Amino acid sequence: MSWRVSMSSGSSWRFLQSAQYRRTGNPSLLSSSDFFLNFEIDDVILSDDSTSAEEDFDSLVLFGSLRGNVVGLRYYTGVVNNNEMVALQREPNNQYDRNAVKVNNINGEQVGHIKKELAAALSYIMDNKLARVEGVVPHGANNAFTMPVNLNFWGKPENKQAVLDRMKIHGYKLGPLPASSPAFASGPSFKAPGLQAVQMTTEQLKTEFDKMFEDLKEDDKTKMLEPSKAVGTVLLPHQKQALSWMVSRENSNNLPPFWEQRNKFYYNTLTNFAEKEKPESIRGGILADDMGLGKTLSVIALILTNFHNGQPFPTGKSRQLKKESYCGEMYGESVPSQKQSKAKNKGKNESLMSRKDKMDPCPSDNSSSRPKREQHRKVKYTFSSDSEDGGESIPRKIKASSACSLQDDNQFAMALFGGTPITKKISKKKGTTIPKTLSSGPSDELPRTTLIICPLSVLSNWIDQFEQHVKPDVQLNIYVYYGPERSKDPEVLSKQDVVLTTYTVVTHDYGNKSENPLHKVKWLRVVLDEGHTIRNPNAQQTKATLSIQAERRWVLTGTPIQNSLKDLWSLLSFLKLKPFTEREWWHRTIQRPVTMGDQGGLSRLQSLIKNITLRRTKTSKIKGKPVLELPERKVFIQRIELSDEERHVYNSMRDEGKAIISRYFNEGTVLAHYADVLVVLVRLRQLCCHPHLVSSTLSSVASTGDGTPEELREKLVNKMKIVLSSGSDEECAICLESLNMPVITYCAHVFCKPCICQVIHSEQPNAKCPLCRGNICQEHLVECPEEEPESLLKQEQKWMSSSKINALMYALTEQRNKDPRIKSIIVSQFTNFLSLIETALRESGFIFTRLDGSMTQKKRTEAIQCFQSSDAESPTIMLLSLKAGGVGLNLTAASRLFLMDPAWNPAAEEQCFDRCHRLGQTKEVIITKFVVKDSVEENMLKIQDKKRELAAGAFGTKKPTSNEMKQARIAEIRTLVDL
DNA sequence: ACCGCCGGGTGCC
DNA sequence: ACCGCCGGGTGCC
Repeated sequence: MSWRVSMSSGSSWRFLQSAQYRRTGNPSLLSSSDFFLNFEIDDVILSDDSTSAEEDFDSLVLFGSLRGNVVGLRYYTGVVNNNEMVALQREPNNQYDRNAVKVNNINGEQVGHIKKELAAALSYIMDNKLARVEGVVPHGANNAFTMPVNLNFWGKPENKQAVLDRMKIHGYKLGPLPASSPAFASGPSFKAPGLQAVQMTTEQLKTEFDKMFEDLKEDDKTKMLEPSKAVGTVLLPHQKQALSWMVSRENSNNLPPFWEQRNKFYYNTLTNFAEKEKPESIRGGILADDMGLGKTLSVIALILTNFHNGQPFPTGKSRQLKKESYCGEMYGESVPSQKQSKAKNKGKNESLMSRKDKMDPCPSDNSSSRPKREQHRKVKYTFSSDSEDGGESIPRKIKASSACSLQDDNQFAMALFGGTPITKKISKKKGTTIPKTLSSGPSDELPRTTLIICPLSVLSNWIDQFEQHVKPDVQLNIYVYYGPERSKDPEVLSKQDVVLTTYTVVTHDYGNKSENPLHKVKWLRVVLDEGHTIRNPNAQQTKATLSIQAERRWVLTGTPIQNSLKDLWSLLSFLKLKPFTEREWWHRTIQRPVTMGDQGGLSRLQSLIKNITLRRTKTSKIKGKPVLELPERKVFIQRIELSDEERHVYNSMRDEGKAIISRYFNEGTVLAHYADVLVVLVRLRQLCCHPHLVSSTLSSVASTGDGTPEELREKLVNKMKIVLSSGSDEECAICLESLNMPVITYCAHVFCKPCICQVIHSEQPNAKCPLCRGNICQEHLVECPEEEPESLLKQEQKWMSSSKINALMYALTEQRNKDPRIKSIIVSQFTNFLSLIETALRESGFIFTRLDGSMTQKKRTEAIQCFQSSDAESPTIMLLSLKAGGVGLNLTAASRLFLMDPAWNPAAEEQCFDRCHRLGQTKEVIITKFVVKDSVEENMLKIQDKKRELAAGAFGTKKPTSNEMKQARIAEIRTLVDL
């Protein structure tokens, strides 16, 4: 896949990758350019299952070219310009010729057919996917009956001969093309693949990339905009810039990138396609600011500031004006959108305000300006209340934390899949009414509602942020579309100001034939949070998300690391950027040229990205000052010596475990006993923390190999509970990311449920485990709760401390003596360990709070608010389970963090550190990692280093195969147990 | 003439 | 299509 190509093609790209990888090794060095330097990372392992061969565009080489003819032009409406790209499409059911090959223009309109003799040759090649055949019409305009077409044959090297042979049978010979066609149409590599591509020096390339974002000199990205009065938070300069940029993008009628007006036509400079109809402006884009720069706040400000027709959300008493136009602050370019223009032209609205009127400030709280309001009476968009007595001041409506009790995320997910979803609605105070929907007015009106789609883990963060940043007296209706009682009535949704939902719900809704309100409502605006979640174009989730209809579309993505050039397509497709909604045009005009090192492709990519993306990093500067001046962050590793008793227990368990595992090694059955191995490792890790964490002995854990299937299954589930409840942050071997709805196979390997189901589905009927090739089937997958409520701890045991707790308590006490108000976060993967620590904290008189996965959303919010409070009585310590809370979790009240046990995945640790080292942190952050000397924990550090190295790009290594993956796991186990 | 030639009809797959 | 191709009309000069 892309990895292979990039390795064999332009050396500058290879260098780029290495440069990138080296930098990611140290997260603090991430720069804006990393967003793109990452384009070649391919993060899908089992690609055979997840992507079909035809989509594997990147590994194709040009076999050669051929001049052919398109016939039958007069029967079709599709027209083609000189040098315009065309798409070839097989038409096997054509009643005259089963070899028929249709020719379509960029818009998908049929232009004609490939002449039958040539079609006879092409059909076999196309049907067997021996080559992709791409066409460019050299002189397309004004041809009445036929037109020539230059065909380029692209395929995998191993298919080249077969294609040449096949063409020869039909009397065709592939050769070079006349040089006239655009470079990216034929591919610059034809002369000598990869070698002749224009080589830029690394310095040049780097400069190019850096320019893309660090050179934010464009007006639209440096202008600031004060938010609507409805925003209760003072925006930072870079957030005002984001707001200005987003508002101007939403109100802009500019042509999308690569489109020009030429005479009466709109012309696409990439494909040479022209049409009379103006292509839709891209009223949105990608907000790719680094984590912690406040993307959520920027979007909330956007919603409130550009609420309707360039006007802000009504604040204060203006809200109460019944059937009156709101005339307050006016933002953006004040260019009417197309819809508005249409409305105007309808003639019904003779008295629509002139532009001057619109700009005329009409203070929202000046309720005595009758005449003026009369003047505006007929303006269509009103913010009126249904009730006649809507005049009273309305108290705050967003009461996420109390009005709704989101339960545990997992329960939610389970309830959802169990068909009993749970609803949460941020309810309004009884007696007030939802303002009349704007979308229920005349059809030309813009819809009212903003739909926000996010992963479940950040849903509560959105609610919190609305709560925090919307002024208390602003009546913003937010509906959380989630859970069993959610209203399936599109009318209800389209009356809201904001609807919050998750990707999972969107996918469910999409699959639902009758009740799919999310896909029935025409939204004003849709915002994809963590937009990279739609990067797999084949995923149902992506398809479901892409089919949401909205005027304005935004993608938020803060972890550019996950973006590859490939991923960008889904986003562009979501933004409805013509002609990229069709993958072929994206590949032919941008992706392939770029991966082949074509300079033109690169500059096209740059101008595209520049046009639709705003990205600032933690190190970006505004007028020479960093946008974000985060205090320093220091990470210390503190080695712990176990006490003699602890060491004794540890060593005997270690020896026992080693014996078990080395037996598996000798038998070659390590992966088959993976569950047992993991249990051993968990036990050892637990012993490093506290002896009481381990209740059973290992001998009860090791598989005996007998027992009924039910017993085996139960044992397995128990083992997995141990493993999973410990927060062992295994990645899914299929998607290589942290587990999403983990399930375990009978062979004890854990995958994301969607991932493994896809594998099972595609390998039917004899699906094999991707890790051990054991038989798997859907019915035998066991769903594992991500967090197990406390059950392992032996309650009757008398409390005692441990070496690690002692070290922690020493540090905490020391610190309290220095400054009693310093707040700390204590992180462990073992929630039981946190409970043991609680006792120690109580004994020493610390006030603490706690956040773990077993808590309801309500309790979590309470805990966070409590901890973040600056009250003198507020807790100074937060006990946090490593994986609790999403990326949005903000614990900046703490400036100290104690990581009690190392995580498998260094990225998980980093993410955890960022919860206090982020926007809003004013103090230097000191992080202490406790690691037990001469133990599995030290070995885990080694593995962390290796993983970092790997992530930092072992040059020249190709993508690991499933076998290499297995070997890597086995090697990891060896390292962990010193075998 | 089992041809050549003429000129009208016709035209994707 | 200002082509090619088809097939009917036609047939010394």
